[in-house]
Amino acid sequence: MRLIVARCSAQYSGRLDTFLPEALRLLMFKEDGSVLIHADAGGYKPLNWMTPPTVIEQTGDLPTRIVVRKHAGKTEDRLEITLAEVLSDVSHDMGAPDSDAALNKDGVEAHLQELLAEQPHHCGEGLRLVRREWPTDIGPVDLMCRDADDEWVAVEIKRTATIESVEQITRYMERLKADPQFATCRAVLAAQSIKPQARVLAQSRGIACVEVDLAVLRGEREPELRLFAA
Amino acid sequence: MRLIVARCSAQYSGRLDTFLPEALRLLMFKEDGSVLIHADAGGYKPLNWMTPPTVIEQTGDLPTRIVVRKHAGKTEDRLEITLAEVLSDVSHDMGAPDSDAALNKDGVEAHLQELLAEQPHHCGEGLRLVRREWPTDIGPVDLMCRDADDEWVAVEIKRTATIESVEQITRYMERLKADPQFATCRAVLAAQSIKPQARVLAQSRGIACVEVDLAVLRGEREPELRLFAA
DNA sequence: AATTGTATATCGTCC
DNA sequence: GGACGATGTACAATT
Repeated sequence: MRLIVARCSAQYSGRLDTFLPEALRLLMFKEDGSVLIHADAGGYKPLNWMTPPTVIEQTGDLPTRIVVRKHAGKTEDRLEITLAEVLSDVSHDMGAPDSDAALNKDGVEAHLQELLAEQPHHCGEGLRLVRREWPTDIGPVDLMCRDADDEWVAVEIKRTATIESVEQITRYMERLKADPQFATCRAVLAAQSIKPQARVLAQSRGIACVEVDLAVLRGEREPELRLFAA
Repeated sequence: MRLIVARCSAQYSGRLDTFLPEALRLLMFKEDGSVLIHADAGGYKPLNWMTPPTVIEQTGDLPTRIVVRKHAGKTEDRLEITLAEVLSDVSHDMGAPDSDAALNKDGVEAHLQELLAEQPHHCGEGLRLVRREWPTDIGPVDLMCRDADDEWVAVEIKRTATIESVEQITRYMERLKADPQFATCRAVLAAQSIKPQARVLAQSRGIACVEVDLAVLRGEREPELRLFAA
């Protein structure tokens, strides 16, 4: 990794065109060809960047101009950095790419779907799973189940359910009900948390809402204890 | 800005929980409280991060543990970094935050809307613009036009049109048609590119789809200096 | 503070 | 390789 602190300006052309006026910034060149220009504020996002694969050219002994190129489909993405003053320029050998260990996430939507597929009764009393990722031509329904009366139940799973989640399951229902066999199919929206407006909209469309608790699904916590939690 | 290259591990808990095993990484502490952990590969995105405002605590003379806290609504976001070996630890004074100049963009959706407002016939033969940002109580319609037969046409503009775009214009149409004068109003979805599923959904709802080309729109314009201007 | 809409979104996954 | 959905989306503008 090469880190340059420099007064610089930059021009990007690709999906759009940008111009970055001259100021003091951090330039980051990763081993895989990633290039990032960061200001000393503004959080997460670089001002400009290029994702790999890239080709990097440097003009001048002291770096005065750096051009980063990338083939993006038919067109070429291009980031041109002009350095007016270099305050620091250091490189660090950070080892082989595979020496880096991957980030381990817990609590994403996929986990929730796995757990609910194993315990569909949390989405509604007496539910049995028929299929995960039930295909429709506008995308898959997360869980397709049958209830105690053998009626179809479509379940949409979200970490956080919003109005958009209600729109999504509404679209699926629209699509499913084109087939007479699903004429009486019910809809369930299951999420760790459901926004108030989403709940209202779901209610008005006859879509059931279920809030589920990851810890309960995992059996790490008794459902009863939840009554006393916040 | 403080830059630390170190063998480190990290734990984040907040919207989800993550664990980052020990490896050599770059830690970036911006003046505004932003904290980023970058690997020497992987592009744009930090492995872990915290956006401002944050509170940063450091334990030990030589940094051995750094805890970044942030109040995110009711809960607290927390990033804990454990440093096993510090290879480099430098700070750079990059000047006042306002000394940084903002990025100037050209070619975003707003520009597309400007161009189509000037040349509405690209959204459909014989279209004349009546008003940009036609207000409804659920948000503005991008362009409101009339066609050769003096019928109303509502145009939604996107850089990339997705199913969500179809939902959006559908909501507007629903709202407009509550007023008898728009009973026969047609809908057009104009975008640089339209996703196949969006096209399917639009078709099934009687919404016309038009793909427009920014270069063509610009080519027909007078040679005017728009690049990088506001 | 909460909601909405855009993004050079980025990133995985599945077809 | 293209398309689609999730993301700690981030982020800005608006209510």
